[in-house]
Amino acid sequence: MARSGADLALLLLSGFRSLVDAAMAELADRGYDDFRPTHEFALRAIIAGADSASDLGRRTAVSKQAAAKTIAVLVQRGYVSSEPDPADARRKRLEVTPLGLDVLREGEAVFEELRARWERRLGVAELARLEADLATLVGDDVVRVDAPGWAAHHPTEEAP
Amino acid sequence: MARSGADLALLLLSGFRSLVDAAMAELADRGYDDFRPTHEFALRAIIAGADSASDLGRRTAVSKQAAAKTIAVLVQRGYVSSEPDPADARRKRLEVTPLGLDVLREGEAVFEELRARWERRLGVAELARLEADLATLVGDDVVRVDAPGWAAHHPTEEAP
DNA sequence: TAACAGTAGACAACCTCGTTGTCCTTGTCC
DNA sequence: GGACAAGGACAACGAGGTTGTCTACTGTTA
Repeated sequence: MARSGADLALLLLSGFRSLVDAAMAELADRGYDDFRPTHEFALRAIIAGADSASDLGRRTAVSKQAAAKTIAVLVQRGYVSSEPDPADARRKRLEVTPLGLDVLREGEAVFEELRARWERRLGVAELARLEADLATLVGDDVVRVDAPGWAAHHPTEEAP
Repeated sequence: MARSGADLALLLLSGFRSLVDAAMAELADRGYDDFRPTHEFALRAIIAGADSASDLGRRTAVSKQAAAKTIAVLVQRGYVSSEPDPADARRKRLEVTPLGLDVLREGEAVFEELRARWERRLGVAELARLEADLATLVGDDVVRVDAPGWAAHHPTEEAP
């Protein structure tokens, strides 16, 4: 097949995009409008223990200001609550609300469904193999999202 | 291994990013500073026949204004020339300059080298298999980049 | 205990890449 | 000719980041 290196990159990108676009669309259908991957990962990070803006920034490899902006959105939509920390007046403690847990659960289900779809097309063993290979190549630091802008996607059409 | 669907997405993203980041860094080392994937793909599209801004926009699934901006950069750096079309006064004909061809060639080499590195780590057959699987999943419309913002990446550190 | 360095958060300005919306010029087709 | 489409330029704006600066609080240290 002799694909080129650039094609390989494109392949990876396309895979990611098709997964994420589908997930976002499905979530929108379920009523969680305009929910971005960034939000999902922020929620995850908060659950995992990032209970302040600065902390979230560190964990998601982003400036604390950027994290604060994300948090502002999540709070405004009711996915996260932010109350002053009684023990440290500088901080505001972040907590994921029940609604936040809902959207996270739904998101998980959506991704699972998408993965299952791929599994049907490729076979269980083959998909597992693909994942294992990718993990080998990428190393195990997949957790770091580390890519400002990676979630930007504003599907629109020009001049209908 | 039982990875989740979201992890799969992350895996794909990480793969893409690690490839592209490395490629950009290497190109910068070779003297093509601040060359973005967008530029690479714009050049490719122009070579492939997109000889006007609107045309480029259509081919790269981006508004003609965005395409025009990209072109402005490419022209300013000497990678693309833009002359009025004698046959149609509305158009400006785009052409990739020798310098543009250079950078494209270099880019190709860099990606090839990166792919070879992965090949060494995974084995020739296994990488081919991975590519084939991805191609199956993604379909054959990989050509469409179709992701505004997908190339945004501004590596920076907060407060050293 | 008083000074001081570091952390949290807020605000403002700015960048990049993309988007609309609008306008003008030029071709094309009936 | 006249309606309409297409190409391009300009301006305004939005999303998601960044830096820089400022204030309030904490914990440590002399």
